[in-house]
This record gives sequence, structure tokens and C-alpha cells, in this order.
Amino acid sequence: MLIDPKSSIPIFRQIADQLRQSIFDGVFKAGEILPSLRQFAVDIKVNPNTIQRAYETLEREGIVETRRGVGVFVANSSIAKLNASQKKLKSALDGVIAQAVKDGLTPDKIRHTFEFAMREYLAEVV
Amino acid sequence: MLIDPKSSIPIFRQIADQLRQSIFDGVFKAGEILPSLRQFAVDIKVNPNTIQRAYETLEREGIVETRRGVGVFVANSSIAKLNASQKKLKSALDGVIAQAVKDGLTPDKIRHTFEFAMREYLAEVV
DNA sequence: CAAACTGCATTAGTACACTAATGCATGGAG
DNA sequence: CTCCATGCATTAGTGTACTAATGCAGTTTG
Repeated sequence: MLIDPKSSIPIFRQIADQLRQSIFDGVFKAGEILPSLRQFAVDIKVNPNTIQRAYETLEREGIVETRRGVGVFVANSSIAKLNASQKKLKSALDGVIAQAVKDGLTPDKIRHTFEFAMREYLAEVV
Repeated sequence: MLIDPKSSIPIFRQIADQLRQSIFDGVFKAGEILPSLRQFAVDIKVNPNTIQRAYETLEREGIVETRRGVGVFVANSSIAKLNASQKKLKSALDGVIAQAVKDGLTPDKIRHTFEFAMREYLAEVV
């Protein structure tokens, strides 16, 4: 795993992102145990708390499950389905982003429009 | 204009977002002058620097143009075209988001997938 | 020129996100 | 039970984004 401490992207997020991708790619399979906080921390040379934060992030997303005193495991719950949904979303977004760039929109504008659309949607639902 | 100082969204961004929308909605027309820093600041009870920050944001997006000592104006440059592109993007995103929600993806996951797609796209281009 | 308006630059204070150091609590192996 | 592994909680330090206070610089109008 590659971590860039100088990046503006927080370390815990870099870890969470790469782990999430690894799980979706099948590197870690459902039910499998993930590296312990301390072991993982030593491996990639960060503080155990930072690993913990990454695991927490993935737990909130339902991707992993924690058993205190034992370890952190890849969740058995419909990972494959989530994978399919997320891949579908990713594919759709790729197309939309490419078209937007072609239309001359800057990344900032695309991001803003996305956030605007998200907020609007959530406001409607809630 | 409604500003919520307690919001987690920075004040300058709230202002920029609402101004951008107003311009796209035709409330401020191309070439028209916007309120001065100080006047605007008094109106919505924030510091002039915060208004400045909002104007800077819109200037970087090409939506407004600044003439020092004079004022800030709605850019003459192809606002209508940008408007159309952005509306097109917004419409596409609305569809994608609705489908993603229907597929059971949470807002957090959708946001993450979007950011992932954006970074990937930018990385390719750069 | 001078006054009165513009936007801009510098500096400082505040809040918060991030990371790390350290110790506590839980669970399994012997 | 005891040991050693696990994850969790608390606290503190650091950097950075945001906001505000204040003064500087440019432009117009009389």
C-alpha cells in the first residue's frame, strides 16, 4: 500500500480508499480478517489510531465489521451487490464527467454542480 | 440572501453559491454590476473580506470580472453557454444520483465514488 | 487636486480536522 | 487464571481553513 503523508488527502482517507478498492477488487474476501491496527500501522509506518480511523470509515459504510478484542473483518453483507451498484455508478459518472469536460466545464464547476445536485436531492427526500 | 453562520458550509461559499445561481437564473444580467464589498457586507452582516472571497471564487470560475476601484461585474463571456452546459450536467447528474439511490447506495458512497471518478479523470488528463 | 467611493493586501485570532502518544477494556490461547 | 493479542478512549500537539480588523491602492467625479 502506498501512502503519501505530504498529500492534502488525509492519511486515514488514503488508507480507507485503497482498502475499499482492494475489497471491491476481491483482494480481501468476505469474512476475511484484515491486518490488526498495530501490525498494519507498523507496515505502512503510521500511527495505529490512523488505521483505526480508516477502519471506522469503512465500518460506517458497512464494508467491514469489527469484533473487539478479535479484529476487523470484511463484512459478509451484500458486498458483491454493493460492488455492482458502485461500479454502475462509477461508470455512469465517468461518462457524465467526460461529457462535462468536453462542454468546457472546469473541475470546480463540475464539483459544485454535483454538490448542488446532491443537496437538492437530499432536501427533497428529507 | 440567506446566510447561516452556524452552517458547516463556509459563509463565503454560501454567498458564492447563491450568487452563481442568481446569475444563472438571470437575476443579475451580463455586464451588470454587483453590490460593492462594503455595501454587500453591511446588507448581509458579514465582513467585507468574506464577500471578497466569494467574488474571488466566482472570478476564478469566469462568472464575474473585477475592475479595481470600480466594482465587480457579471462577465460578458458566454454566460448563456456555460449556463446551458451546466444545466445539461445538472440534469445528467440528477439522473445518475437518483439511480444510485435506487440501487441502495448511501449519499456518502455516492460522494466518494464521484470524488474517485473525478480524481481518476484528472489524473489521466494531467 | 481632493474627496469618496471602489477592490486588494497584510495580519491576527479562532475553530476544527488530522495525527500521534498513551493507557484502558475485551477476547482467545495456553 | 494468565498472558498476549486485539480494538477503544482520552488527551495533546500541529497545521490549516475561515473570518475579521485594519490599512493600502486604484478609479471616478466634482
